[in-house]
Amino acid sequence: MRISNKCSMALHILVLLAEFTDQKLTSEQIAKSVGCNPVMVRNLLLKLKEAGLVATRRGIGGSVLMKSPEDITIWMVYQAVDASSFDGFIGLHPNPSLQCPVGKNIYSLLENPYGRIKDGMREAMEAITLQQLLDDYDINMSQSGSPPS
Amino acid sequence: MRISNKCSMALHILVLLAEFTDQKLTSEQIAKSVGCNPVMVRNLLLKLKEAGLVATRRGIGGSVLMKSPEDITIWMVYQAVDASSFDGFIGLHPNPSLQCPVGKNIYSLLENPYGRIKDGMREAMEAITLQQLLDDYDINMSQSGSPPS
DNA sequence: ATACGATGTAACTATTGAAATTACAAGAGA
DNA sequence: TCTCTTGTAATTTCAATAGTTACATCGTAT
Repeated sequence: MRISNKCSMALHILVLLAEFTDQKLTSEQIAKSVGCNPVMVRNLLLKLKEAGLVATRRGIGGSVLMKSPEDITIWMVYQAVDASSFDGFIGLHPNPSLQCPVGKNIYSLLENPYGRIKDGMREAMEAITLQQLLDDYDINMSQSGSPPS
Repeated sequence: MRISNKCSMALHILVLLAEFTDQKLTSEQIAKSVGCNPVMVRNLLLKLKEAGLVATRRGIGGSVLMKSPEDITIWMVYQAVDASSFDGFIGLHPNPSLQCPVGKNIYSLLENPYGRIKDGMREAMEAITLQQLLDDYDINMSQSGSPPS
């Protein structure tokens, strides 16, 4: 298993929502900025909504952040949009021999070490907030810019 | 990008080599235990050899560990067999809009946070040795067993 | 009340990357 | 020299991911 582009896309979306609070951003506009399909954006927004990070509006359209950027960690975003990839994001070979004492035990052998690796990763993700990204953004962009295109 | 099965397979191979030092293990036998193709095993052994972790013998066949299990970390193994996946193992969407100020900067925005996540992962990997796996193995397997099948 | 523009959601297709497979050259004994 | 094994490239298969199409549903404005 593995970590897809979804986390990066979701962070991109959240940065957009945080930066352009003054205007309505539709999935179409967001997709332009992210460089992907609007349906993908909608699916991501749905997941973020289920996690309570954003609110979307049917009919009129547009999405808004529902938490302060200091309270949104990368871990929350990742869990929201790609949770299933975490458990087992280090690939396991699927057919170890049950006849071999090593093959029979390899999964349980790797469980603890891999768990520690994932812990290290999770802790790092929990320590980074959306606000930190925004701070970097403000540093990189002294002048304000216009949204998508 | 992502972490393939190679790391798990390579660890499996190293555990085999460490446990069955008394007999010659060919890529064919190892493949039986790992449950994969012998060519894949050879490719992994080649990489492990380049990294100085094992030695292989043409003609006569067989592979042996070249370092003490205490001196082999998961990080070394991972780097040996799947290094290229690490830089960028968190997927990035490939076409952010350069017209949008966020899209234009998203890569540099994510660089630092993602670097910290990878650091967390790398540090955890560096802290786990093959010997620790072997210790777990000995706990799980009080009785000795026979190799592959 | 109805038309319109947006989201919500399923189904399908295309694309990509990993693993398996095939094939064969080359080294090291017996 | 024959045979077994490793070394290595090329090809095929397969699964996962992203993109696409299609359409129902909702809210608002006219």
